[in-house]
Amino acid sequence: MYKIGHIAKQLNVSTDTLRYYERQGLLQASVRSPAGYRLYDDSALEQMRFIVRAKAVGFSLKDIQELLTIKIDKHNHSCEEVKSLTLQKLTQTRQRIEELLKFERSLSVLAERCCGGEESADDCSILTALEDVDGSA
Amino acid sequence: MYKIGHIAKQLNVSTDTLRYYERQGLLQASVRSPAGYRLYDDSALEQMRFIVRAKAVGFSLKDIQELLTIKIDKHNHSCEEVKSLTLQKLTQTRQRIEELLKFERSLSVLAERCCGGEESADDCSILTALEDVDGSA
DNA sequence: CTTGACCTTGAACTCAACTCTAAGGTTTAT
DNA sequence: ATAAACCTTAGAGTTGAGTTCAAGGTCAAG
Ligand SMILES: [Zn+2]
Ligand SMILES: [Zn+2]
Ligand SMILES: [Zn+2]
Ligand SMILES: [Zn+2]
Repeated sequence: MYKIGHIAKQLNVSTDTLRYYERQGLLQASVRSPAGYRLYDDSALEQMRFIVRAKAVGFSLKDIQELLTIKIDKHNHSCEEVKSLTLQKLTQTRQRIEELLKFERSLSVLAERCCGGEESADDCSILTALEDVDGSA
Repeated sequence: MYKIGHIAKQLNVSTDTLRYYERQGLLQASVRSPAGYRLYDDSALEQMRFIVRAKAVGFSLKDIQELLTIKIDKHNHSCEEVKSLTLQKLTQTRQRIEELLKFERSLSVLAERCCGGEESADDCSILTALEDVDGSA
């Protein structure tokens, strides 16, 4: 049985994060010590590892809640549900990437054209582009 | 002189957004009508266009505040300042894209391997990958 | 002279994922 | 026996960009 600080160090998260996840229903401590300390067993540690890995591939805590619900009772859930969550997250991620790539392209065009010199910004091409009706954005 | 709703429609934002930007110091109404209504002139409209364009290339409201400070007194600011803001935002954007691309790659590997069928998730490769110490994340 | 569309304010609420604070109890080592 | 290093709680604060609410004032048309 591990105390919260031990789990926190193992998984490189804060104790606050662990308590927060508990409030969010993601990970309950296995038992409490007589003094009220949270005590985690190996399966709790494994569950926390699952959470951390799911975060590392881009799932939100809300997604992870759903994944855990399935994982805890795999037999009554299907591959289809899991894949659907994954594809949904993939689509979201790709959309966000597309948006950011547009930003990236606009910003690099703006940056390329500006001389970046120490003289006054009176004729700065970046400001001009943002002012003009036909900006390159 | 235009009322807030007119500006909002022109620029496809809500009146709440305009009031919010005012609180944030981004755009003051030019004057108030006797009844207290915000009245905007063409230069205010132009300034709002600038803000909208800057948002459209990925600048945050905080960035835009700095850009406006420079734009309003170009003569006492340099190209270098503007370019620096732009490059900083570009770097941030690229970092975020890198992070999301990692998510994207992990998620597509996970999704590819899962059959997505209606049978039970007992052997779902996605769950297995997130459980195992050597997940493909 | 009333209806409906528009405008005002301040304050609270939203989302996500924590982080921090205060005030206190417990354990361990010296 | 006391200090350091843990742990507990409820609740508030953070960030960013708004949105929503309640309660009311104003303006043009019919
Ligand atoms: Zn220049
Ligand atoms: Zn420039
Ligand atoms: Zn399957
Ligand atoms: Zn599967």
